[in-house]
Amino acid sequence: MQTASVILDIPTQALDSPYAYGLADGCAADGEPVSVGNAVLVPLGSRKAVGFVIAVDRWETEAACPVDPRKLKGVTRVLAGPFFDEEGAACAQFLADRYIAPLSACVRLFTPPGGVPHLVNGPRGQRLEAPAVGEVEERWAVLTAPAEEALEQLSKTAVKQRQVVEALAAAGGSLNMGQLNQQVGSASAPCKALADRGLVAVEARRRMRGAAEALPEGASVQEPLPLLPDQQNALKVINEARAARDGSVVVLDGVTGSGKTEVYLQAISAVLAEGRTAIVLVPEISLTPQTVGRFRARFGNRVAVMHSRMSAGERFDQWQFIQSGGADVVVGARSALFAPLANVGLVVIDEEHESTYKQESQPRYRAVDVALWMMERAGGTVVLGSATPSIETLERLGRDGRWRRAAMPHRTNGKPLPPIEVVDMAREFSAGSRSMFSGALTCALADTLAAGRKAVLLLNQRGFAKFLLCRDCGFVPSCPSCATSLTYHEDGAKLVCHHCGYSAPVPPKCPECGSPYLKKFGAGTQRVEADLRALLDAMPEAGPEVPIIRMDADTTRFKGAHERLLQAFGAQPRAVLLGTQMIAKGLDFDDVALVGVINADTQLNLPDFRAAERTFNLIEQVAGRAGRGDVPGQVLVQTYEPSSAAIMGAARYARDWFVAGELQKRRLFSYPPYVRMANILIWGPSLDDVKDVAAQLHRQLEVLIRDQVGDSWQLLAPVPCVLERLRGAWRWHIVVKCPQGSDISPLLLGFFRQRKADKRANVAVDIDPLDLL
DNA sequence: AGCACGCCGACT
DNA sequence: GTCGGCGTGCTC
Repeated sequence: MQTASVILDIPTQALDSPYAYGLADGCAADGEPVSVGNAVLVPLGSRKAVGFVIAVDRWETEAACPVDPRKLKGVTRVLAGPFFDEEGAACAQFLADRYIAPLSACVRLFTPPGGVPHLVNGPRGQRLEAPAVGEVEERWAVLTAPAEEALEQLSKTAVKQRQVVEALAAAGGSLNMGQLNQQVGSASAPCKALADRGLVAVEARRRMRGAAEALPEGASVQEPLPLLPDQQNALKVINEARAARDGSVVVLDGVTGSGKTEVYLQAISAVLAEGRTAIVLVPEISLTPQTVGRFRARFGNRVAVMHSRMSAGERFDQWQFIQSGGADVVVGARSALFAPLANVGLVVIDEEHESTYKQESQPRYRAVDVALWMMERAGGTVVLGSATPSIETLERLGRDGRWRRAAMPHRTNGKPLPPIEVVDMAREFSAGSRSMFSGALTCALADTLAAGRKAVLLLNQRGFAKFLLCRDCGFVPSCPSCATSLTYHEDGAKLVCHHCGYSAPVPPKCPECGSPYLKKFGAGTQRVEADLRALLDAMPEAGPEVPIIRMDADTTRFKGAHERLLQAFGAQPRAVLLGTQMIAKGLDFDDVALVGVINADTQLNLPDFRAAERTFNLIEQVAGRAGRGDVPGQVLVQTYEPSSAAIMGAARYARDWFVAGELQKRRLFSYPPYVRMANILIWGPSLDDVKDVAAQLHRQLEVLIRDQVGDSWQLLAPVPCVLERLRGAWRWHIVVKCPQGSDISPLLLGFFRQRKADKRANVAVDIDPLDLL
């Protein structure tokens, strides 16, 4: 006998395990063969449900079947697919187990964008509804006879028909009706007349949405560029790792402008030459037409693109294009890992340290870890590229023999990195300045604009949590046991550590220097833009005609806005680009002479163990925007903490020094990479209920950890999240830490799989969280 | 999730 | 006597 193991497409904890359904001769009741990856319709109690097949099993005897055969029902029919194979099913299971996520959510990563058939409750019971997104067609006119022959047959007066034939001939024999209409005006009547004569055929063809960015048919493919010694070495290291065929990892540690992309391209060429395929992950923000264009220029139209800013239709078409075997290379955001690309032998993750590679909804996976799992099983290779590899990556390089490093410390243009100057804002303040632009930055701006060049100003906005800062000495109250800064709470004027729960009243004056100027911190881009406008208008070197281009979440919300703003900036001889994090990368203008970081501290003072690392990375990245061309660059970093390791290290490009110190801190306070963490989030509409559920969970986990693993694991007390109120819900969390070599998932998985949901509050587990906000 | 089954109050 | 309230438990 045969059964199909089906994951129901119903997002409920109670239904989140495979259900077995009988098969007759490997087929559903409709006679269609059932295989792994198919979407199927199955009976469920008194109703029907849609599910995905994750396994097809054959049992020698009825007794061997783990489900009572009398309870087995059959698969009703096959709806669509298959969307994935056994390897995809194994990956979904891996994601569910490692990230303690619903299997149904993990399986859905592999289904086509736009969805699968689903059931809706109609007037006469459940009705099957097709996905909202599907294929689209367009009409094409095709010349069926040689153009000269056709023209001979047409009368002199048939002007429009002659035009149509000429246009089609010029286009190589066929055109879609849209283009034809554009070239000759309304073409439908002449086309019909030509069709009646048998000279032209009008046919429906599949239309690929978003195909405008593709290379024109037959366009020549760009040859590989000659490699510099650093690049040659990096390629050699990658090829050695590939030869091992064991999931080896290469960390491409290259400064901005060192030519990492060309190394990726040539590594991919080598993989393709072996008949395998490649996936390239790029941070969402740098997935621009230019980025994709570099891959298309080299590999032609066998490059597929997948990211969230594409329309559902475009994504659907790209997905199908990949599944049909049309693509060898997929460039995309983290979810591109699950594209239906066969025989993947290389995964490149560019800017590996970026936070976009962690999914912030279930399943909360880390793309880097998933890629490692995939390539280890496939005998492929993972390349992690970054100018600032993550601390975890650097630590792993030091202890895992399968991880190799390829350093690329030189820019391809031979230009040195621009010097970084630190401006002490506390000193500015005590000297009487109340502006957010220091004297040094104001002067540098004036000089830059007077010289007819561009400036980039970074406003570090990721500081939404309020904290206290002494404007005289830069002191920020921090937790005695967690080394993260304390968060300011309006109600009761308290300072709270959101990691361990430590709480203290707001001090009336700075505990460090006694100054009364202890201020709450947090500012928006619009305010800064207004202040900057006033500053520029008052400058004799600048004035009102120097444009300020603001780039933040607001101004880039619309499709294409990002590119338009950058173009506007590029077109000006002198201009100021003011923006948030998003301007730190992918910005490549030769004539940017000045980069200013307005507030390097906001992020540094988030109650977050990665705060220093993120600040360091941001400064290094944005500094790389200056002095790319012949114009020498200058970088100014405004800070209240000039002596913090992140700022000092970044200013001197002293990464090894910064990382060594940071690792020491991480070890001392038990943070990754020296521990594995799980963040258990509890949220709901009632504070009392949330607290109650959290306390109950904590008690149960305490017993579990004591009995199962002993005191090598740490369980922290339930505390409010830094963002305690979010979208109407109260949020608390519990942090669990286990030693580096242990796996944190199995124990928690067992616990949460058997725990039944509590109506009072929701619970979710975040394994290897990026932050604890 | 969604639907049976089931055990108590107010109605034709 | 029965209609219907929603609390509990199950779905291969």
